[in-house]
Amino acid sequence: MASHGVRGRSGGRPTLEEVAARAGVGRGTVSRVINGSPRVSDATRAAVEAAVEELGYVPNTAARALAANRTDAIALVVPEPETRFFAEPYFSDMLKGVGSELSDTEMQLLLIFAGSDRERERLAQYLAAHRVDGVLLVSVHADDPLPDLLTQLEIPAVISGPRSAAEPLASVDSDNYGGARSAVEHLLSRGRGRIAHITGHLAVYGAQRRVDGYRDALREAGHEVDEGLIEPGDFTEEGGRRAMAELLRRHPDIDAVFAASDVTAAGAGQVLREAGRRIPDDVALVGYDDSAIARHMEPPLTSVRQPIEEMGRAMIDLLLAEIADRRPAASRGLERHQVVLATELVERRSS
Amino acid sequence: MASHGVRGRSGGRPTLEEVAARAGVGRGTVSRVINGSPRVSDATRAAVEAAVEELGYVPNTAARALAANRTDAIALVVPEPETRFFAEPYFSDMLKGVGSELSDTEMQLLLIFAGSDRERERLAQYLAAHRVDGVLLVSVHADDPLPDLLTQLEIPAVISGPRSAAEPLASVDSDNYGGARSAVEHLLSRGRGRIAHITGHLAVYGAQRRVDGYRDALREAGHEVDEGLIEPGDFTEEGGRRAMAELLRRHPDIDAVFAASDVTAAGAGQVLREAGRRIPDDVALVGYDDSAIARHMEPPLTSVRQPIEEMGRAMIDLLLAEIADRRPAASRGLERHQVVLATELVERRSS
DNA sequence: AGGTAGTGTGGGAGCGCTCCCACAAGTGAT
DNA sequence: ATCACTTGTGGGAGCGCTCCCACACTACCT
Repeated sequence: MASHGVRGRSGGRPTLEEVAARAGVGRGTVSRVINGSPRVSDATRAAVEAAVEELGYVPNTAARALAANRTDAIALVVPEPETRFFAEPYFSDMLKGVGSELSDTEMQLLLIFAGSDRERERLAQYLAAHRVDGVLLVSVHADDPLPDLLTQLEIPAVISGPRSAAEPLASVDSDNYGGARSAVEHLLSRGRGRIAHITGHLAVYGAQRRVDGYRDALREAGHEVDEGLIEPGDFTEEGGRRAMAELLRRHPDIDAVFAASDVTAAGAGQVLREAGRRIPDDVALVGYDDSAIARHMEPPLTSVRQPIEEMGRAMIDLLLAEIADRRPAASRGLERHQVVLATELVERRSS
Repeated sequence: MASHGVRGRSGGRPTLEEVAARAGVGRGTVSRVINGSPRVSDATRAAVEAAVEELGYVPNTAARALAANRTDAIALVVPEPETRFFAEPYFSDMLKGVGSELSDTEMQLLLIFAGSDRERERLAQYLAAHRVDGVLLVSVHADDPLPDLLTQLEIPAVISGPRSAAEPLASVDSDNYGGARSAVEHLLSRGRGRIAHITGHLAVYGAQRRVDGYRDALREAGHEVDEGLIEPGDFTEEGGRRAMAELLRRHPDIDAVFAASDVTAAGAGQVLREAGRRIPDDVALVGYDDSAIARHMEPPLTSVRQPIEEMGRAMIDLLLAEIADRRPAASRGLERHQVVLATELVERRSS
């Protein structure tokens, strides 16, 4: 750890000015060195770097932010009431990706909860005051006004899970469509013919895409799609129970269930067991997310894994690029700012 | 959301100066109102507040930080390689508590990962530069130099899970001792006599306390403590498997296992099943944490629940108090800065 | 020789606040 | 009426940076 970290307790941290004095140069020159400007001679640069090292100089972020009108901070906005999202590995894995990608930069990560109305009001103020250089949005509902606010304020933002096919914001997503297809194709290959689908909350675009994938996989295998086999859920365990009960009532002959999340699958599994159906003998079960629950269910649950950590990394990459683009009034290159990452089916004993 | 949030796009956000002009007062007066100083007449205060409202004024944090030499930010330091900690609900629940308690204040929450050496070096610089007003430390190992660094830099800090009984830092913890006792007493009351304990990582003080609770519960019930029934684990699933296998080899007659974490219990459960032992008929199983896994295991796992969200809240309370204490060179009241919260045994079918 | 670029450098101005000193006005004791 | 406080207020100084203009110096053309 920094051996010079505690030096200079007598009178606070060293300033740019002191570094300049020590190196025998002007304030501007030190600033240039610190910020990596090329217009500094090698000799001068070396002298300044030596002085920085000797004094253990660390720039004062507040001063920099004030003078340069940027914050070097990005916010991760968490719509907290979504406890589902929050408690699942989803969140921590994404955080891991975000953190690892961020550790190469000087950016700091702010965690902002936008659950209650009061918190949202505060967030709006926050953003209006331009207290962050960029925003990471996760798990946003289709009708959330937040993304539009960001666009309006011209704050760079990246959203995980686009709200629609026409998402105007930069976005990172996993291949929900392909993931669902792989799940259904897997069940078909196991000889299942009556495959039901318990959907996620359909206000979430990804949930819709999973339904699309389910339908297309069946169709392309030459099956007719029975819309009655598609039962709406909401990603929760309780939703899974409810949907499963309904499916069993209407279609006692189903031999497989593809659920839009692992907890939903867990809820469905309970109902199946209570109805005397064995998994996978009578009914095969496939979930989505490959969470810890999937590994610990009995039998362990086949599930679609999303590369969440990678998604976190991709979000940061996109966001940093947007921020950099905007810095010197760059050519607002409206390139493809949509990243979609592949999923992977993890086969376990439930199917 | 703030209707005035977007106003004044012509020329950036309003400043203190502009508010002052609008309210017909001086800069100092506005500052006083903003910061809630009592030395302002009611009439003036009202006028200023009106001006603030009309202009949609939001203070510039950077300027404030620079002038007042504080940051209004606290850091939550996450020792990231501890994936266990990170992925468990522990983390997100704590975050929830932290967030909810913080939403009443102007403080912002920084998430800092201190996994790799490079990240730790950066963190040290961060702290040395006093870029946060306080630090929340979670899941710190006994030999981590971080807490001492914080003490040395005189940065207010609160640690969750004290490193020892003599933890110098303010700390919040759940009652590991009592939690373990309640688990063992529960097993005893169910008529179990050969109760094994798979410990957590013993470098963690809380894991030691759980062992203490295990021992005392047995003793006070009149049982002799067989040290051979205590098998070291490390909170992981793999550790649980290893420990359980070892226990079965040495003591085939055990009829109950208390594991120091739910995932450890899950690992132990697998080994028990493979060995042909039925849960709970042959061997009762109790875990710790009451995580999602506990609910979804088959059979569902009896587990000790910690009030994690509350712990997060308590940490913030302590930290804010420490920061406030330090602000006007207050009387460094070395009161009891140790909070211990009660646990609760959640009974399920595994015992 | 004089011009015209380029390079590197110093330092003034200013970012938006807080802190604090100065001072006006009011209040009550002498 | 005088003095001593108290209360409320205005505004200068300064926090530590970045930005940018000015200037010295060099190099290469006419």
